[in-house]
Amino acid sequence: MLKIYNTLAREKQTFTPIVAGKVSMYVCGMTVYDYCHLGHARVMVVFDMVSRWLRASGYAVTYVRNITDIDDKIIKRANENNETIAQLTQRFIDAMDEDSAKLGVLRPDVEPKATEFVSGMLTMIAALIDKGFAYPAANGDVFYAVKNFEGYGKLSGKSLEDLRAGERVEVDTFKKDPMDFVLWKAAKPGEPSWDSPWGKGRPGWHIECSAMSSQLLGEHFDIHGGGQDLQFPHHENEIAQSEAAHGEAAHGHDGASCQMVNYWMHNGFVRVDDEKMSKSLGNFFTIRTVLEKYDAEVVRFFILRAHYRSPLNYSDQHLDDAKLALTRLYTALRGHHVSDSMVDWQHPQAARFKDAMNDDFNTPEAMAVLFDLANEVNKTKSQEATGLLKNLAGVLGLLQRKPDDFLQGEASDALDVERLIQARLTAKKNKNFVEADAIRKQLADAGVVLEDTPQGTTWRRA
RNA sequence: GGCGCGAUAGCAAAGCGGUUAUGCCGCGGCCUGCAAAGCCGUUUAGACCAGUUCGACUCUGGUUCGCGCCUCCA
Repeated sequence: MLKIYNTLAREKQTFTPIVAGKVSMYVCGMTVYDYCHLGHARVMVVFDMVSRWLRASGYAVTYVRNITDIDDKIIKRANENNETIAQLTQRFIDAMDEDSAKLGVLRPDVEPKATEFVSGMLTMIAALIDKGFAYPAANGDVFYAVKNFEGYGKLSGKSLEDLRAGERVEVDTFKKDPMDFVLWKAAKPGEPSWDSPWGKGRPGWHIECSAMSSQLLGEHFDIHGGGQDLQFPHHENEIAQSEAAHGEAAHGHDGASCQMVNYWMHNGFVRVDDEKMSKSLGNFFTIRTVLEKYDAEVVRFFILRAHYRSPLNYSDQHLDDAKLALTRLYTALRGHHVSDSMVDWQHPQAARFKDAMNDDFNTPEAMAVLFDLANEVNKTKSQEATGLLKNLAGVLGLLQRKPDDFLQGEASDALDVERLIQARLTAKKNKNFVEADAIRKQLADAGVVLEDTPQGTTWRRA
């Protein structure tokens, strides 16, 4: 039985889908004005793993991950670059697709763009005004009246009083309450805009996700995910919007009668030197930068080797370590022909893997099972263990390449290596070990490690 | 200031009230012409102080330290 840590309840809860056998899941995706960094990689990989496990568990999953393609930063960046917003966003959507594909991330079922759902946002804002949860201000903006939603703060565990006490932002004079947030922004000259009952403008960030999730998954769905930093205010505001808009009562209700989401999942941050990796701190590494140096599967392995809620410290040393660990797994599979068969979940190791994954997606424990299986494969050459190793790893999106493709890489110089290996074998036959060792040294200097086995000599890159 | 999360061996990272986590590194051995890979064994743990318990890394309370959110952020 699957248990999920639900941020809303702050505890692990048994997962029960709204509709038996089906799971609806929405994850906040990227704002596309720049290349994705490792923090984005973690969200993509983590929720890819979640959707894979749900499917492996037999659920029919509808996975929606949105794309924010209209926002202040996008407008600003497009102006700086002298390109249109459409050009800019398409460029970075393409880059994101490239990066995520390399990381073994399967495409979500739906990837809605905010700009294609504006009419739904307008409908929702109108409903919120109608029900007394929002008000148009004199400057053309529309704000959400936070104090009218009694459940405000239930996800992030904050109270309005505490929030107001910690208020650091200059009070916007058009707001009735400093905590009110914008649903609709009046357009400034030269900005892209949509017509609305409140004048030309564009949607606020939070309303995008409320509108897209309800339109694609319904007013009540199973899982909503995202990075920990979205807990407040973004997800809190989504709840306030959706539950207020979809409930019938007006003033003072807490959303209990029209719950938006049953399980809220938040992944931990990627850090650098124990600090959050972020654009504002300037300490971020883009996915493509990292992939210049490290194999994408190593990066995926690195992400899944930690529990999704834990902080994950990025460093070259940790990536190097992940590479060695993954090398051990691929080395175990080398020389074996594994057919893609169904996993026998009765097998003790498979059962252990399943228990780990069902315990709030405990991938580190699941990985430990893979290493135990690798040990068994190395010891017994058991076909069963080998198949299990590959197929269980496949559930995590790992270990699906031919071992030599991983171990030897894109080998443009493979022929030279083979030639030198043959020369060394000849030398060995003639007991000319000085010559044999010289060849091995030559290859080692080129980053090629030789391994003599009873079946012959194999090689891999260091 | 308010709210929340965490502290495990050299590094990374899990489970568990009593029995080997796991990976990398180190050390010893087997294997090997020598290596590498692999196998076997092995050294390093549970921030600190109390309490509960026959027994605590695991539960409770406190202390210290670190991190995050409270502003755009994955």
